[in-house]
Amino acid sequence: MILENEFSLDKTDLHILRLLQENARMSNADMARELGMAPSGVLERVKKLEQKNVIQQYTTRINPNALQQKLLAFIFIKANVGPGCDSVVTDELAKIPEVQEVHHVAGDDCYLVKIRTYDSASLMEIMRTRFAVIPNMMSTRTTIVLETVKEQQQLVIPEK
Amino acid sequence: MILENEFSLDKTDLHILRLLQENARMSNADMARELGMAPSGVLERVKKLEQKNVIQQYTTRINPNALQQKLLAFIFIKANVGPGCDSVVTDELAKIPEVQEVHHVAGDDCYLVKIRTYDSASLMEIMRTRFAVIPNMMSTRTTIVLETVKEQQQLVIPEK
DNA sequence: TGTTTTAAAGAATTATATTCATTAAAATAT
DNA sequence: ATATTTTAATGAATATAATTCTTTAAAACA
Repeated sequence: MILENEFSLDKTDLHILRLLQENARMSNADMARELGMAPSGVLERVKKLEQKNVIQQYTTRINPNALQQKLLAFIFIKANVGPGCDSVVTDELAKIPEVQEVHHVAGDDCYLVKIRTYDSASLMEIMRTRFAVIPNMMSTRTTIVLETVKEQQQLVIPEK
Repeated sequence: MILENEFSLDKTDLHILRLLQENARMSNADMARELGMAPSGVLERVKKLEQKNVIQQYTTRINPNALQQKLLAFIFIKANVGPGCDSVVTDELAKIPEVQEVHHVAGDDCYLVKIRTYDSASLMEIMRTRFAVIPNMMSTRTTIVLETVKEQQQLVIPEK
């Protein structure tokens, strides 16, 4: 049984993804020109990529400084939960809007959270009001980012 | 001297940012309807937000699984560099396409890198060929992500 | 070798982007 | 206080683009 995966993307799909990842506001007509095909054909593929959840969201990267959000931190969290019942902790963490990422990681530190706030005071506020109330949380270790050199979610998309 | 910051965003700007962050492909006409103003006026504001670098990029979130990119890792890196001359390390790290984030962090571990690859073999390959050749790198500590519960870059945008 | 699925083209219609002229209000200078 | 400049918006006109539908052709499948 040959099963690449359930998505089965061809060369044209990958080309479309590359274009949209670089500029989500590129018009369908411009894509069609770039790909050398009719706009209707491109549109159909894009719709299909959305349906298949290959395309998850069209979003805009906004400069955090423009919104005075100067603090970025990573927090490692230990929690004493039985196997399979850790969803309470992660779900509560994921609900916090300032929390951008929640990962379950290998090793002693069970969870890794990425969080962005205005300053250290607002971080502490969130930790007091939102983190502290989550049951079974043992300890946290916070790493403050001093300077960000690169920050993007773009994937490396192969040619074929 | 009262200086909120160099961006000076009003209520309407924030509303536009909220719409575009949620859906970068929303048409100008739809935004105009939502905001209750003429499309030309909206367009002018969006252009200005792009110019001021408040809007940094319109991008598409693509499902990493659709591209078989199953491995996500965070790598802490120690490097012995004099103050101010660490740009070589960070720049070399940032050049690697699979590296999504490079941060300079407080504490012993100087740098934090987020990297996404197909599997652990391809991660090792990159570490051998790209990391090992960077001068002054002392040590690395790699944290493997087992499961991602939340992953987005969206900012919390205030009403006013 | 039929049959179904998939991908695309092209034409027609509808919707949207863009440009430009104009107005009004707010901010600034005299 | 009043003239001047800047800013933000409207509305009309034109150029582009999105969308829908029909048709065709090539793959994939049974």
